[in-house]
Amino acid sequence: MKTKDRIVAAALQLFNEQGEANVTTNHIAAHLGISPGNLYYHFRNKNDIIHRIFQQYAEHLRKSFTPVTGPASASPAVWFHYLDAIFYVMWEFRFFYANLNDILHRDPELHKKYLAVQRELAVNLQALLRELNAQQVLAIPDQEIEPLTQTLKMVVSFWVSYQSAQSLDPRISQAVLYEGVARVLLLLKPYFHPEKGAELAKLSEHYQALARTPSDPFHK
Amino acid sequence: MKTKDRIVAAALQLFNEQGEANVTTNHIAAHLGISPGNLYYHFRNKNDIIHRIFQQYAEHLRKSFTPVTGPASASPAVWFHYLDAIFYVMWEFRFFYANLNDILHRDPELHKKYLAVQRELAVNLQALLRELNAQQVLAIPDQEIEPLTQTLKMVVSFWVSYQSAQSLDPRISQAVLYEGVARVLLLLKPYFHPEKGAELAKLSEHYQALARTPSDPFHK
Amino acid sequence: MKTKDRIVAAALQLFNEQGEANVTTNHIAAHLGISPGNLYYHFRNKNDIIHRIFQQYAEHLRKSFTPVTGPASASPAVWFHYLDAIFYVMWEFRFFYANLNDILHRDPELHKKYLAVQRELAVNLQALLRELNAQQVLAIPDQEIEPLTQTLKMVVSFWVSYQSAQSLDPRISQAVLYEGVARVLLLLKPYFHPEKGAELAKLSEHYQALARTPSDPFHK
Amino acid sequence: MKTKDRIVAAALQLFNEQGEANVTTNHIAAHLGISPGNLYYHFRNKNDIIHRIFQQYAEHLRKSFTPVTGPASASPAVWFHYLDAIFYVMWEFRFFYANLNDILHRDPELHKKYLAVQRELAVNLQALLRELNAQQVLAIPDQEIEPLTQTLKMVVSFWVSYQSAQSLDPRISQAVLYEGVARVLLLLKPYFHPEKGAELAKLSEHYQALARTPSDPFHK
DNA sequence: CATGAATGAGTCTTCATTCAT
DNA sequence: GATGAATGAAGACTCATTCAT
Repeated sequence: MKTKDRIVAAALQLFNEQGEANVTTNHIAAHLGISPGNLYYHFRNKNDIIHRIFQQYAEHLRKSFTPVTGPASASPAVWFHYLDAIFYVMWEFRFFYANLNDILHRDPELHKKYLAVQRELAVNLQALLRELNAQQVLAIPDQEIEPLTQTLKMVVSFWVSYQSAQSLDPRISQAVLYEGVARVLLLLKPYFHPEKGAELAKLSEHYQALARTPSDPFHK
Repeated sequence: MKTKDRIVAAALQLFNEQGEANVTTNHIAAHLGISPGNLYYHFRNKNDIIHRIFQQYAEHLRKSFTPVTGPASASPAVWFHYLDAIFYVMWEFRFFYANLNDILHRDPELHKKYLAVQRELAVNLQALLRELNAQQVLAIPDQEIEPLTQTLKMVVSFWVSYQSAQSLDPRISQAVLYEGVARVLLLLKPYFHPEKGAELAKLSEHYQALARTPSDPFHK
Repeated sequence: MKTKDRIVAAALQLFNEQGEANVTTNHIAAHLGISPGNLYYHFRNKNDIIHRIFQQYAEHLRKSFTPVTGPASASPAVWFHYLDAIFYVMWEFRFFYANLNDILHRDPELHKKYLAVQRELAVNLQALLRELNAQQVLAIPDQEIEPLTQTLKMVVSFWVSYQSAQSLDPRISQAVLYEGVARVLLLLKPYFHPEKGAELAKLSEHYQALARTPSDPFHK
Repeated sequence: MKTKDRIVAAALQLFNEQGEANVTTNHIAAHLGISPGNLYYHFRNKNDIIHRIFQQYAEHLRKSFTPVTGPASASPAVWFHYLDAIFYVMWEFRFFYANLNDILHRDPELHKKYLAVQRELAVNLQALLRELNAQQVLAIPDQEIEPLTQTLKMVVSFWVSYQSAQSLDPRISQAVLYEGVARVLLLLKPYFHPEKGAELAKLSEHYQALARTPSDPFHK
């Protein structure tokens, strides 16, 4: 792995573990055993590193949530697979949502990129819900689709942060991530077509089981 | 107002406006026209101020969400009045949720207090939902009550933060707060008893109207 | 002497001795035996110190060159006394002209103040020359007054810098300053009224004698 | 042009435009599209580059100011042509006089070269003035020749620097250079033989006209 | 109660220079 | 000749905190 990539990886790891504000460029360099000058050879400043991380975040997110249309979209399982992946992205970049406003309001350029990604996500998510409506999987009143997508996004975005605050140990387990998926299913549950109830129950049970499985805690 | 209280008030205001990390003890003192030494006469350190603010936060929250039982609880309007108040508390102490993990994991003592308050809140909120179930206002399956309270807490807690990130201007308007209340109502909507639908619709419309009302933006 | 003044004095001394670019805020603090933080308690930044020094420079200059009109102005000796003083100011603030452009173009606000002082000086100097013209001491053609003042200013301003470059030892002696005064007299010599020649010669000889007197070198 | 020469040319340009202290070796390399390592293949260090620039400066100066004796020296026009050229050299290497002391006192070897060039110049200039004295063009008292050459050198050397400081825009126009020549003529004017007055006036007018001609500003 | 000068470790960043390839 | 990654000492500046008065 090239030094530039190692810097990004180390920064991401340390940001997630200790919070972006508590990780200095010197920490990152020391963690990698390189000189601070070398870090600044590859990046103009700390913000530049965050931009690069955000780029990775956005790519991961797009990959995890490319709306699949057509026959495949018939199965809710497909969609929830995506949810699964998205939660993982949220976990991988949890430092970002832990200080969302600090990071964004300090850097308008990044903020614009963030808003663009959010808009794209919202559009895709709404399209997905409409598709599921059309396929008679869900039955969401039209005027509720938009607020519901917002709520879903909020729960997904802040789940890790919120759960991390719920115990003195900042580390959360993988089980907690699955619990987050189950929570999203629960939010959608009232909108499922009656005859799809069994299907949903199965999915839901799957995630609740995973949530009950003891697992090594991720480091915060 | 005593100096000690003025310090707390100024700190809260500045934390909310500029983020806790960006407000130094010297800023607070300068804002009040007092010396840094004086500030440290009243508080051992910055964290001590945050403790005091948290205490206020907890008190406000308790006042806003004392579970009312008995005849008054019949009317959902009463409860939603509380919701209204809670959102205002979230607004008043928005800096806290904007950096929840940083603030808590830096100070285990504060973290314990936070967890205690959260537990209390969760208990009260669940009691409230059960009461509304009993009064045939809501019909929430028993095993969904706990996850639903968590989701409600999340939406309430992070609403301000999340909305502030949705535009380049960190300030949000009062309308956005009302929108948050409407969002909570929407989360509960699927669980309302059919014959209470009209009542809910009225409440909901009330908040949506307020959310549509243009208003001066609060300064974030 | 207050710390704030000691900082200004130390900065001026070190700037003069080593060049402004080679003197860091840490050097200044260490030289005074104070912490860097203390220095920044008194001044927002290095430029702020330079501003304060410039203020002193401007005050010294005004004091040294208040145009005396009326009977006293009759004697050229009075005026050359001023020149004497001005050269001393140039010596006291020699770091400034040693890096004139760097310092000014880095700080437009300071540049404006500099230009204002320069204009004032030019006006006063021209008034002085006209007065001496009127008193039949000098006989400068009108259209040459302005360029002559400029040349005088240049010689006065850069004399120290130029002389410091003329030997490997950056320190210059007081004698060199007197030589500068003599040089200015020489510039004016062609414009003296014939019958004032003796007077001039006497003055000139005075300074040349001083210039010949061995003296401890100032530390550059 | 060889890389080595391109480095010198780029360094000179950037030094002049931005000041020697503000131009890093990396800037120079980047400006040329070469690697810093390559720059250090050709030059041991930054000072080495300055040495090479100084060498060019000295050559230009010698070329511009080779004292022409014999019949050609009869015409003052010839000499002022040289002055013209010298001012251009001062312009071409203006960064050097803008930080004269910093550059020289940091590098004794360079300083020695500088002093040698200066001595040579002084000798030549004095020879020139004596020649013009002999040809009855000028009539400078013997003991004033040496101080006058010094003053001339000062005005020539610092003219660009001084003028650049006289406005907020560091760039100066070609007109300002011609003004400098006119200023030198003015310094000599009192020493011109009466019957050469017309000749001088013509020359002087020539330069003043050029100085009045609007021209694109050079980039400082 | 209050002042305000002082501390010092720490932050981000720069840059001349080196060196393996 | 040339690359470009790497070094590390140094610079300007910050800030929670202390303490003599």
